Amino acid sequence: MAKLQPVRGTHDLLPEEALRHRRVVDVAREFAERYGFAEMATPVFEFTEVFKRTLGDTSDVVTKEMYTFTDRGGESVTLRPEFTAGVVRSFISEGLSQQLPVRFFSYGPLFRYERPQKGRLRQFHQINVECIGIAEPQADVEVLALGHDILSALGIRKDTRLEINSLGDPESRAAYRARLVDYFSGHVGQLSDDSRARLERNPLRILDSKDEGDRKIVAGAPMLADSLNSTSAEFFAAVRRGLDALGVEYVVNQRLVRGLDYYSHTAFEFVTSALGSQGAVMSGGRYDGLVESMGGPSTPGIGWAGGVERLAMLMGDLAAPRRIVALVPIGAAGEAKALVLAHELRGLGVRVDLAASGNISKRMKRADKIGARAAVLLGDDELKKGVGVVRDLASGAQREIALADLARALAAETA
RNA sequence: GCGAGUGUAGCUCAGCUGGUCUAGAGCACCGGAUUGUGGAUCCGGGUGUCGCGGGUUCGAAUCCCGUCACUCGCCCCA
Repeated sequence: MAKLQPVRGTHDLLPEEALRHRRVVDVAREFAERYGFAEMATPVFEFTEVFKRTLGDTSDVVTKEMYTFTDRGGESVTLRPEFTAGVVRSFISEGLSQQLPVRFFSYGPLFRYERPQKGRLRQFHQINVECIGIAEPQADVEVLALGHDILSALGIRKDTRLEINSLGDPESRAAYRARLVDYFSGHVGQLSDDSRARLERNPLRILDSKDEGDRKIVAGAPMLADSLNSTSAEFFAAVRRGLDALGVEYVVNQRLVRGLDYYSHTAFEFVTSALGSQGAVMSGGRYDGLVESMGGPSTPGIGWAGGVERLAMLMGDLAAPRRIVALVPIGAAGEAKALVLAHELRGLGVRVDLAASGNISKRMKRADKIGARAAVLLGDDELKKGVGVVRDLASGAQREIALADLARALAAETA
């Protein structure tokens, strides 16, 4: 710590950015509630096992990106790198399988030891929804529609594209995986080093490799759609019909796969080209085998997570609300009156700015700078007449209002 | 984890073939013109360990090495 600086990959959220950040979360929470998703929160850290078991040993998230440490009691704990594992753990430990289905909304910080880039931080935030207990494609459609509505309400749906794919049920996925390994094994010599490693660990990932050589080979690879059994194919078709019926636009991307092992059937991403290589702003999928693999009763689930920082970056500047009232006292009597009036106004819900010092000119300047809507001058003249001079800072118009009515009048005007 | 670029004032940047650089500009900021009135104008003010450490040199913001941070690509993903 040579200089006083934030830890690599972490950021201070100063007011302007915090406002954008909060807007994303508020809108998401509001729409989640409309869809029946109740807000809940799980701890920021869990036993390391929770993430190890669920994310799969092959994912980078588990193998090299977790903040894991031993606490003073000798337990290995990990700062959560994603939401689903914790929510499902909670679902099991709290015995929630008695009240299916459950729909949860969550928001909070996540931690991943990655190389920082724009839109990729070591501490970042996500909004997250999980729908547990519905095996029908209707859940997929609703979860996707919710994401779509949130992006629309934030005014950024037009900057994104929804890509969907189906990984099929476990049987289809296993069959496809076998065909894929078979195919790529015949071209090992032409694959990039990265993809050769993926062939062992996660062959599906070769499909979205950006290496040019890989892409040529991938072009001839068997298609996932051709490996779907009839159940899986019909499931995917039902999801698409549902999206069509709601007017949610999407494109099917057969190369779309997910990094985490627990996904099946529907996989999707809302992507943007506005953020460089960090294109995914919201993504998720169905995880029908997860709850059981964590030791709970066999229960289907689907959900998504959205990157708050990435979503916030897509939004333009937010107009600051001009609802503040600045009190401008002149002289000792005015100061005393202003303090009381400020308290009264705040009690009525009005945002009040009361500068600690400065002459009238300075205080007016400050009122203007913070975007106050009105300034109230309180000097000896006013107090003698029992009024306050209210100046509308946008128009410059001034009028006198009796002190007794001041609080109520300002409260009404700035509501 | 790999490859590359950048790092000078609060912000955006100029300076970088080493020597008027005791380091500049615009914006922002502070004070004043204006001790009862903000936005405009004018006057004045530089607010800086030139990311940090070391090296080369008579002399380094400028060249070299290391390091830290950010950015871009890969990887990964939100």
